[in-house]
This record gives sequence, structure tokens and C-alpha cells, in this order.
Amino acid sequence: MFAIERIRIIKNYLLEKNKVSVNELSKMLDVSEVTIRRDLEKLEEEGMLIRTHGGAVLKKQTNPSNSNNMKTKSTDSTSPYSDLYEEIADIAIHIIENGDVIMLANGIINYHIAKKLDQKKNVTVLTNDLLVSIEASSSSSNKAVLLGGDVDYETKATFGALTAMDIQKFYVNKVFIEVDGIDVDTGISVSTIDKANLINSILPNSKEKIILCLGSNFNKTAFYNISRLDIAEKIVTNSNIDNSYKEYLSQLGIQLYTSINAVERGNI
Amino acid sequence: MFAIERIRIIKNYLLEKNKVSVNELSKMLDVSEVTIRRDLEKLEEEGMLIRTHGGAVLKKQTNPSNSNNMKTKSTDSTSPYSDLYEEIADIAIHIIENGDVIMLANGIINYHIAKKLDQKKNVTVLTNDLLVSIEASSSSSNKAVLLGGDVDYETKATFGALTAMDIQKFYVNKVFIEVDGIDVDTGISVSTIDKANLINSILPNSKEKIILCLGSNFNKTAFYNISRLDIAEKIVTNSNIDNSYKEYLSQLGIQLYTSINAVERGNI
DNA sequence: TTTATATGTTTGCTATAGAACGAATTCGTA
DNA sequence: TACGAATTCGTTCTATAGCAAACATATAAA
Repeated sequence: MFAIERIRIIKNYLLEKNKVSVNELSKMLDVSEVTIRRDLEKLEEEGMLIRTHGGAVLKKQTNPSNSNNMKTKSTDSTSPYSDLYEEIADIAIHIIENGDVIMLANGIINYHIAKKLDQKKNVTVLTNDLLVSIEASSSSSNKAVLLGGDVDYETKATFGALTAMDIQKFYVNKVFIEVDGIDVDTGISVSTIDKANLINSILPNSKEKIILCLGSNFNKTAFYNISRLDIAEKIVTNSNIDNSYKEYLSQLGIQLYTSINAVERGNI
Repeated sequence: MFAIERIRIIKNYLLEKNKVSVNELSKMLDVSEVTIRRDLEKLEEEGMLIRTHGGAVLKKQTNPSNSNNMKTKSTDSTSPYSDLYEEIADIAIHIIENGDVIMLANGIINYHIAKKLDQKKNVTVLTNDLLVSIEASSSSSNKAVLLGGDVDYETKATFGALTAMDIQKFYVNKVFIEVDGIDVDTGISVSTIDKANLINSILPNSKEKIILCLGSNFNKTAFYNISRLDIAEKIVTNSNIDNSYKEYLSQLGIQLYTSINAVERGNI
């Protein structure tokens, strides 16, 4: 037996018994007591034990107060926008009806929608967002179907060729899409190509398209353009937007849902 | 014999025995001790083993001295079996080589393997386990592909028709399967039909099948039978199993890797 | 050819582990 | 409390095995 093995064994034994005797170890490991003493000496240097006459006892670790961590979920619900996301989700949840088959593309607002889904029954959720799928499946009356694909650690969502293929297999009543930009001229846009591809894949396979967008993202254009605005049936946002937009959207036949809290908060 | 062959043999030998001596290997492989030392040096750099005077022992990520505190993730690592799961994962991780394309079926052991994957490079992980996919994608040098399907809230994994279809699109080097029962007569079995179906789907599409099984699940048969034992190339478990099994497995040409915590079990 | 890689041999040097023995300690008993 | 026996300890010494480094050889690649 190698020294390192012997020491490993002594460590384990000590952790179990909290104390060891030289004699006992010597017999157990079939080496001389001198050797055991030398081993214990090493372990004492490591700070693992305190030697005593005839053996050693386990040293109590001074715990470096690490009890603070243990964050639960990775979505930054501490983000400054968290409330706004939830406001939008609060509106959007009412658009969903029992028995609906919906797609929730990956994103924070859709995560909040998924958390509220236990209010509904017999809803089938198609999503590429891992956290959305977990929330949506938490209620036994609903069902979540996750799209396969390459996992993006940052967004906790699947993308890529497999995702696009999987999407083709489904047809949904409603798709909820979070966008990073809405603009009269450029339409709707998102900031990553993966998300753009995903949305483009699902659009043809959905009856009703519902755009979710922070009020602050109106009049903005993100890097990847998806389509013109008029593909959408509904837009949900958190703040009142100016009248020109309202008119424009109503001309296109798009329903605009706005969080009523917007005014109270006094935000623009 | 090429160096690369020799090193592969040493690896396997080490995984089986948990320790090797320079002298022993030198005789066994008919090369000088210097050569063996140089090989061990390489393997130590790879993080596979720890060299010691006279040989080397298999490296364990789970240091017994700090096994107490700092539990991180939501899977019940507080479960009494947690350490055993991790022991098995500690062995299994050494079976994975850089550049491998592997399947990790859903389960706790595979979750532990996924957490250790940051030691490896360019590994592609196919999985139906959401948590596994997140862990496996956390390192930028690796890649995770999640199988689509119906999400099961309890196991945080995907199952069903879509999962089976998605699996057909891939072929992997190695598949790691956690089973709930191993028996000489009945072969390998699991406790849910979903998992049984999943495993049956991937088996034809994998070159090497590696079974992960708690020692306590030997001689047991879970509800859903999967196949005979001889489809597996390797079995990894956490405790010594009796000699009749060892003989039987070696007759079938199955390599048995065992993690032994010698003292705990009192056998030296 | 040169160059690089893999392996073996030789040569001190070092690590390991046991023996010996005086010093320190524990402990039972007076 | 005191004292002696028994145990345990630390130190030194020794034999053995294992080690790294330098050098040598062979084989393959450029």
C-alpha cells in the first residue's frame, strides 16, 4: 500500500470516528507505529487533526461562514426591470385560455408568464426555454413540451438546427414573443441571431402572434430584424406609448394591451 | 505496442484497480520503469491520477476532508446517497475523453458527471436532462444538446415521442445510463417506463454503453426491464460486489470499475 | 540529411519505513 | 501525593526501493 493511500484511509477513519489511536492504526494498516506517527504528523501539519498522547483527534474546522450563498434561480429576478417584466406577464396571462396550445419563446417575460400558468388548465406550452418548461410543467393540469437543440448557458434555452426542426412538428394557437425593439419602419427586432431564427421558425406555425415588449424598447431597432409589425395580432407592453403609435397599431388591426399600473408608477 | 496503447491500458487498469505500481506496470507492459513513470507523469497532467512514491492512485475530485459543506445545486445533494452518487461520477468522469460525443441519460449520477465536465475539452453532451444540459453547457469548451420532448417536472427531463425522434438524429461514442437494477438473470432495469423507452431509443445509436449503478442495486430488478446485461461494455459502481458477479461480468467481457472507500467498509 | 519523439541505461540522490533507545507521559497503587 | 511500571514519544540510524536527471540509442518524421 502506498503512503498516500494509507493517509487517505487514516483521514477517512478519523472523519468517521473523530479520534484514532496509534496502536489501532498500526495494527489495522499493518505498519509500524513509527510510520503511523509520521503520518499523523503530516496530517497535523495539514491542520486536519490534533495529536495527543497515544493518537490524535479530529480538528474542528472553523467554518469560514459560507452559509450565505445558495442562490435559487438563475434568472436575475433582482434585475431592475423585474417588476416591469412581471407587469407585462400579468397582462399576457389573461390572453391565455384554458385548453390553449401556446408557444413561449425564451425570455424573462415568458418565464413570468409560465410561473403564472397554474391559474390555467389544460394548457400545453411549447418552448425553447428550460426554465419556462420547468415552470409550465409544475402544474399537473398543464403540460410543457421543450424543443430540443443546442443549449445556451446564458439564456438557458435551446437553439439551432434541431430546435428549428422540432418546431416544424407543432402548430400552436398563440405564440408569445419577447422582442428587443419595435419600430414603425423596421418592425420587430431582437438582439441575437439565434432568437431571430427561432422566431422566424415558429411564426408560420402559429395562429396568433403576441408581441411582448418593454415600453422602453419602442422606437428602437435591435440588431436582428424579424419582420414587419403587421404580422402580430396583439402587442403587450408595460407603459403607455404615444398616440401616434396607438393610431398606427389600430390602423394595422393590432390590439394594444398596456399595463394599467403604468400611470401610477409615473414612468414613461 | 504504441505509447498511446500503453497509456490506454494503464488508464483502464487504474480505473479497475484504483491504484497502480510502477514496478507492476513495468513488468506487465514489458517496458522500463522510466517509461512507466513518464506515462504516469502525462496522466497526472491530465488530472487522471496522483503520483506517489512507487506508483499512482486514481484521483478523486471529492476530497473526503471537505465533503461536508458547500452543497450547491437543487438536486437533493442532501440525500443520504449523494456521496455514493458522486463516488460513481468520480470514476465515470475518467472514462470520458476530450473530444468525445456522449449521451448522459437523465439521473443524479449523470448530473454529477456533468458538473465535473469542466475538466474536459470539446466534449459534446447529448441529454434529456435539463439540469445536466445546463451544467454541461456551463463550460465554454464543451457543448450540450438537449433532446426535445414532454417535460417531466419531477425529474426535470424530457421524454416521449419527440425525445425518441430527436435521439434518432444522433450517434454518440459513449452513453452513460443509470439503472435501478442489475441482475444476472433479468439484466438491467429501471423504475419508469419513460426512462426505459428513452434508453431503448439510444442504445442502437451508441458505440459504447456504460452502466452506472449503486452497489445496493445489484441483484435487484426494477419494474421495467431494458435488456440483457451483455449489451454493456462497462459497469461503474460504488461498492465491491461479490466475486460471483465479478467472474460473470468478466466472462461477458464487461469491465467493472469500482470506487472503494476502503476504510468505511472496513476492508483493507 | 536533420529533427523530433520514444525508450532504455546509468548514476547519484531521496523517500520510505522499520529498529533501537533514551526521554517523556500516563496510570495504577501505595 | 509519590513512585514505579508501562506505554508512548522523538530522534537517530540503516536498508531498501524508488526517484530524477543526464546521457545514449533507436525509430520515425520532415
